Amino acid sequence: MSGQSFGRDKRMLDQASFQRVFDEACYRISHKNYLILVRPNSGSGARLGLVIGKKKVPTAVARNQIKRLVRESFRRHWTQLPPVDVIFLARSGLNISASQLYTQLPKAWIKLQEEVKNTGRTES
RNA sequence: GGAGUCGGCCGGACAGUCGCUAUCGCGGGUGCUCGAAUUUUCCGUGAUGGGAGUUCGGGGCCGCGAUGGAGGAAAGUCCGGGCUCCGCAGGGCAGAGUGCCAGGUAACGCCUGGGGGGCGUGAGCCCACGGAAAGUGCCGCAGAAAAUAUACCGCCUAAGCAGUUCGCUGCCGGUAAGGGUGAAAUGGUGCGGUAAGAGCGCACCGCGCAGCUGGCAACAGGUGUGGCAGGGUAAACCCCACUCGGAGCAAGACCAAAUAGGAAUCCCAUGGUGCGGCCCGUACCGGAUUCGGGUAGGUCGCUUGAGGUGUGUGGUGACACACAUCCCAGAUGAAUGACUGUUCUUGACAGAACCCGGCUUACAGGCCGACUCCUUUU
Repeated sequence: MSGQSFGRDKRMLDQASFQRVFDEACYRISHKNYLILVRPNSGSGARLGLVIGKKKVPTAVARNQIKRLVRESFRRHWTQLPPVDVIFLARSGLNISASQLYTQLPKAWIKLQEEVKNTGRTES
C-alpha cells in the first residue's frame, strides 16, 4: 500500500467514530475559518472526517471544493501523521480561495504532529 | 456596414504525475466469509454433539491492467407522469386546480397551429382570453351624483299662475346639449327637430336578438330587426364546464449478528427450590436443535429508459411511425479531484442522490442559421 493512497481505511465512516472524537478530543487546532479536532485511535494510521455544514458554506460547489482540498492535503501529509482521528470542521466565512487554504493546511498538520509528539499521549 | 427579432449549439483545450469510484479482465495473492465433500484428527456428555484440518467452488478483500465517471440549468421544488406501499361497491357534498378553439402527448398549468384583443415602421412580442340581464359584496380622492340614480354651474320660459313701469320679473316647471370632477357619468358622429333639449325621428358606426354563408370549432362576413337593454370589479364571494384518492426511494423488498424475551421438538434426571409436619399435588429452575418477530449492520430497489444518434415516410407544426445503430455517472461521512507544464478568447452560473416530461430562476464569453428595418456602394 502506497503512502499516497486514500482508501476507506483512512476515512471515518460511521457515526460512532465521529461521536468519539467530539466527546473527547485531546487536541484542537483553531483558525478563523476552521476548527480541527483530534483524538488518538487504536488503528494503524490517521483517519479523516469532514464536517462542512450547509449553513457555514451555502453552495454545494463550494462544499465539494473544500472537501477535496482538505482530503488532498491530508493524503499528501498522511505519512507524517501519528495514528489519530482528525475531524475538520468548517466555520462560516470559509469561502476563501482554493490556493490560500491549500497553503495553510500543511502548517496545521505540522503543528498537530508536534503537539502529539510533545505530550506523548497515546491510546491506552 | 449599423440596429434588431426568432431558433439552435458550445460552456476552455492538450500532456504528464499522484489520488477517488464503478464495471470488466488477469493473478492457487488472501490469516475473512458461505456452501459441498472428507478414507483425516481433537474435545465432550447422563444423552443429542462441538471444533480443527484438507480439497473444490462462489463471494469479499488485496495487487496489476483496460474502460467509463455531473449540468444546461444537475438549482428552485412550481406543475405533470412512471414506480412503490396504503386505501377503495357505487353516487353525492365539501375542498383544490384549470378556464377562447382544435390538435400533440403517458400526462400537464407544457408544446404546436388557429381565432380575438393590445404593442411595434417591421421581423415579431404580450394576454388569468368562460359568465356582470342568477344573486351578494366592494368602488379611496375628486365630484351634484359611483348606481333602486341624480342635477352643482348652466340652458329654456312654449303651456299654467301671480306681479308689471308692458322691457320683463317671480313661482310652478322643462332639460341633460355645454362646463366642471374622475380611471369610469346611462352609446358615438352628423342632420332634422324643439321654448331649450332629448334615440324624439333619420343616416352611418357600436350593441342586442333572429336566421343565412364560410369554418371541425373559437370566430368571421353579410342580411333583417329592436331604439338601446345599460358603469367597473369574478388573481371578491359566486355561477357554469372539465380534472383530481393519500403518501413518498428515509417509498418498498430481502438477509440478519450480539443481548433479552417467546414457541415447538428431542434428551436425560425423576433431581433441586417454594407452598407443606410428611406423602400426593402444583409452580419455577436444565441441555441440544429448530422456528417466527426484530435492533445494529448489510444487500436489493439503482439505472435499458415515454433512452440517445442517423436515415426515411406522414403532418403547416408540436409530433408519430419504420429501419439501422449505440449503451452514455450510480456515489452513500457521500466519488468525478489535486499539482505541474503548454496554449487560447483568461473560463460565468453552478454539483447527480429513484427516474422521466415541462415551467421558472441564475449565467463570462463564443459559434451557426433564418428573418426585419435603416444606411452606403455597384
